[in-house]
Amino acid sequence: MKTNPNIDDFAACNNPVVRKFNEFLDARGMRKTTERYAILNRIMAINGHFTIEELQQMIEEDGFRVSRSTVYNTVELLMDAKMLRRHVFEGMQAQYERITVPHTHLICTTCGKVKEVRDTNFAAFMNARRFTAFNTDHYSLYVYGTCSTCARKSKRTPHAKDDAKSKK
Amino acid sequence: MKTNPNIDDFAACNNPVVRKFNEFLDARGMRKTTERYAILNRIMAINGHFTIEELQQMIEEDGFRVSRSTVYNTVELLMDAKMLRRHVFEGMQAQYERITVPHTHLICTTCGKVKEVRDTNFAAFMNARRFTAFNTDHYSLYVYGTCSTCARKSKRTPHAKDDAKSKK
DNA sequence: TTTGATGCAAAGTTTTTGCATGGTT
DNA sequence: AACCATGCAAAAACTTTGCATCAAA
Repeated sequence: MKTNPNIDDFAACNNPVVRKFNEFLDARGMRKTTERYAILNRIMAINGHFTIEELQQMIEEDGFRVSRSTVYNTVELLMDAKMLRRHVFEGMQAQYERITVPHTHLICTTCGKVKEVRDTNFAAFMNARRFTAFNTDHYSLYVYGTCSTCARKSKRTPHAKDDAKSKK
Repeated sequence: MKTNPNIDDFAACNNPVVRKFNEFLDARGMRKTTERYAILNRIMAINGHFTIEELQQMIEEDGFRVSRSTVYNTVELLMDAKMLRRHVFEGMQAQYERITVPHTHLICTTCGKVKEVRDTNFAAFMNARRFTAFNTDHYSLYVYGTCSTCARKSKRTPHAKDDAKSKK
């Protein structure tokens, strides 16, 4: 699918994610624009994490053009709507992901890949956990280490380094 | 104390933190400079988190002058030495803290204050936790919410906002 | 028609880099 | 004396902003 989003289609859309965004826009009296739907549409198709750069590229690959500022703008909006979260992992540039069920992030410090794992034990632990003089809204657990692919590689070539640091 | 660090004093210093840094520098064949000690010295006196800006300011308040690039340079060095960690909490600029015992970070999304709490249950949980196809090196748990001070304030003046976002 | 959103370019932040100078070894 | 680190300024990377134009309501 590479057709540009049609506003009326989206406005009437039954997809819960689109609906949530529509309600958010309505509540704020904000406009429903093709750009916003194009961006939301692309984000919904992504599993896992992406950078602003990558997102814009994907949107343009879909045959739709949006300016960088509009991408930032909309991403900010989606964060306000609590539909998107921004993560900055050690030494990397900001990445975004849709807010779904809580999960742990495994970040490979060698190749930079990020994997999400659900951990019901941990979720249960956090649900029960109360901090004194602090009211929890949400949390993020980042686990840094080496993924099996990189571990295997380094066994063969001990000095192989893909470099996780995308910034630079 | 506001005397400029003396290199020989530091080189012979018995403080385990200084010793670790010395060993790191030796191992890399790097020089022991007054700037590096001035920075390390200031960092050791800090409890909790600080930004590059704040660190440089504190050092200058100590009566010592270092350029921003040297601060970045040394901070990078301390991270390589696994003595310092960089955190980027949601919507805030990078903050650093000495690596000590693992702890949870409570971040107030209203005022931006960061509090560390030790949580032996969580530590035990993480020590036992193994992830498939992933070798853990270290982890960070960020908990976002509202501190009691801000909760109290907002009860009085529901729209009070200090703004956690230090990046303008 | 009204008013808010877009896109561009320009400015702002934070961080990194290149090179001459200076200090540690 | 050799050579690595510093400091400066300039560049780079990322993000925000101002304003004219465009489009949703």
